[in-house]
Amino acid sequence: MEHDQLSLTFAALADPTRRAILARLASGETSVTELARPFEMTLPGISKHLKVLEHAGLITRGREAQWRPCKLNAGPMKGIANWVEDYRRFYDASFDRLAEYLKEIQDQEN
Amino acid sequence: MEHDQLSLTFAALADPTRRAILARLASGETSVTELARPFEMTLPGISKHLKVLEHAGLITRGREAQWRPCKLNAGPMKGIANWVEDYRRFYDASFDRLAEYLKEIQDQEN
DNA sequence: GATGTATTATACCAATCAGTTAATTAACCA
DNA sequence: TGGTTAATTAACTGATTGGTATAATACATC
Repeated sequence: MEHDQLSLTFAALADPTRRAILARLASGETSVTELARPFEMTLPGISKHLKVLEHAGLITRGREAQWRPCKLNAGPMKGIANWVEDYRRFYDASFDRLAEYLKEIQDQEN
Repeated sequence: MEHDQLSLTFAALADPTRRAILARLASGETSVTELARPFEMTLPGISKHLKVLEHAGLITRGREAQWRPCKLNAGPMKGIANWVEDYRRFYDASFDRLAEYLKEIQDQEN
């Protein structure tokens, strides 16, 4: 896998377990064991996924007694959003009509 | 790598060479050799990247004499856009104000 | 048919990945 | 001190990745 931030983020998101973990964290930070509960996977397995997410900057980890609460950090997703936005005119059917509409408006103003 | 469409798409995009290929295809379909030109990589290497993109549904390939022109197919990117949109409130600082504004508008209309 | 050009297939390599089990660290509790 | 819980590290495995060199295929032209 490549090491630029965008590649790192895309790679981290290319796994349903990791995306599910992020979805869980969207409703608040929680412990590793708690995150592992829904999955049929050993704890070290989950721990590895968390390391990937952390390395991509998508989560941060604190420390509270013997727990290491994980917290969502969506910052890197902005890179994804920006990147994909550049292709919107190719995947969004209604984009052309919107562009037309905006052009109309602008023409009216001039 | 996993095999659901979203994972397939994320994985295909997690490589700068493949993203550069897509960027090139955004300005029109072209041949494999032409796509390979900017990269310090052998043709079979590029061919493999194209196979990944094709398998993810991000490009389609035609046939014209001895050329196999590649064409961007941004459809799967919509899945990415939709997915990341769910996290917008976490990465977009202005999102809250926008939501507020939209709510205001709606309240006025009722 | 022979030659040149565009592309893919095959076979191989080193590196990484996703998962496991077993051992270890760290903190709390009694 | 010893025991329990939380989490990571270490060591291993099989599968996949990203790249290469070389060979094969497909078509166009001479």
